[in-house]
Amino acid sequence: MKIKTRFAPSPTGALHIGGVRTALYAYLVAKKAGGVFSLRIEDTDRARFVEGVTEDIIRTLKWLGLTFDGEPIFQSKRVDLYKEYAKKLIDCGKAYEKDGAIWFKVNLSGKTAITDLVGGRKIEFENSTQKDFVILKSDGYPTYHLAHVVDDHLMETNPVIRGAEWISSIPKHVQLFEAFGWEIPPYAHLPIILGVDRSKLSKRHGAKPASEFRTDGFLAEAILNYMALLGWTPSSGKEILTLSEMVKEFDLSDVNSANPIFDITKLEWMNGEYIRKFQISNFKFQILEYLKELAGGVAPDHPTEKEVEKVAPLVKDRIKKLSDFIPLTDFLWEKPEYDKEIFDRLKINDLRLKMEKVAEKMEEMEKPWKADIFENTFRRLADEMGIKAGDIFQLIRVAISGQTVTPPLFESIDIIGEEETLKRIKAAIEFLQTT
RNA sequence: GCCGCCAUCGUCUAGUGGCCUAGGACACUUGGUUCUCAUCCAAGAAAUCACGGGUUCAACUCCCGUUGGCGGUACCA
Repeated sequence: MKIKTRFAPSPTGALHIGGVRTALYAYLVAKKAGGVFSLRIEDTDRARFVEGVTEDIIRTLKWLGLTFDGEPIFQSKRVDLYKEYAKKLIDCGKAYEKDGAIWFKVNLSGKTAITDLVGGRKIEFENSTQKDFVILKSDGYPTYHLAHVVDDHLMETNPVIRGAEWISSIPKHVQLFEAFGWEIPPYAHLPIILGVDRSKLSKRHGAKPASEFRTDGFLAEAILNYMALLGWTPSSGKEILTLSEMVKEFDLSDVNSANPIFDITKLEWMNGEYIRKFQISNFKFQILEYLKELAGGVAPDHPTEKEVEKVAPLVKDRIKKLSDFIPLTDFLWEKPEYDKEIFDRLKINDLRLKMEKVAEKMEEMEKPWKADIFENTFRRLADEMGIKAGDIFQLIRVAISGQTVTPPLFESIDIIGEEETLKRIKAAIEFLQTT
């Protein structure tokens, strides 16, 4: 039987990270088998419907590279269909109308069981624990239960991949399939991703919309890779995998059945891995795209493409997220603001005096400053002043950037330029005089 | 409460009866490299395999129970 999966979010809130994993696994299962992966929007709850969310979901899926086949299916456009099927159940005595809604008549004898594709575990319920439930609401819209059964049957979904919060509804779904005389699809219930407080990851616990991870500077590849590994280990044991490698290796039976905790620290590490692996030209491109995205689609005045190109090799190994680029480099094109506390942290005596000597030395130096000559000159000066070479470089660093951490000093100075560097040293001296 | 799912280092996990005095990754600690920070390299600490019973020559691995966590218990999905 052909493999057809679908991602079926309901547009009641932006796509979050748990949804990303569900979509990813469904995508992997379909692509591995050369099957179909589609998107179905479960917009049957008019009260909770949020405008614009469908667009966010589609846009985010696209950014992640989880492309779905065909056009999205909207359940709200299929209400007549669900109504028709609900009526059929009434006609054969398996449902009834009450208070304007249509209820399914549950069979209370025997057991309902399925074998879940995740962990190959058997999930079993005593039918006596069930009770009649609504399949068509009084507003004419179907409940999830009816819509799921009708749609996944008509779409020939195989297997059904969804979150474990649906496990308790299995008896409802199985009985519905049986009532229609339809084949019960294979099910894969994915463990629920937990927040650090161990409760279901939701908006409350930093389960930020997936799109927000983008503005936070995460790469689509890293998010996909990390989410894939949250509950799954490829048999190869590889940790860094491309989407197509995941497609090759993925298997639902290798998915862990315990609920994993979302750990952003590891995501950050993985993001850094991806950034470090970039070719410089691609890294430059990613930074540029990111800055543009942040500015709402237009490239900012600074840094320019040329400027990014210059610093790219200096920062590539120093950042974990694309957003880290900004605080690490903005001093290069913006005058620093000084903070007394940062100068104090240097623990150098007669700071202003030493700074003045540095300025003098810089004025004497032949331009353009060459990195090796620059270094030797100041190492000697440090000797003369009786301080460590590291201290003098740190002193210059703070003076030109206002920060204790920057990309390599000589290269940074090269970007800033001799004239501007000297101006900043003087500005720092002035600052030290007035405080 | 009831129903269901789950249970290996702080976290993600490997492990499908003997190879486990439990392996890897992140995080953490220490050392090396270094103009800061990273990177990189090396080393280390970290899990009585939730607990208690079985089954077996042998259990982290199988069975039962307990505890704990999570989910469900809506005319929400």
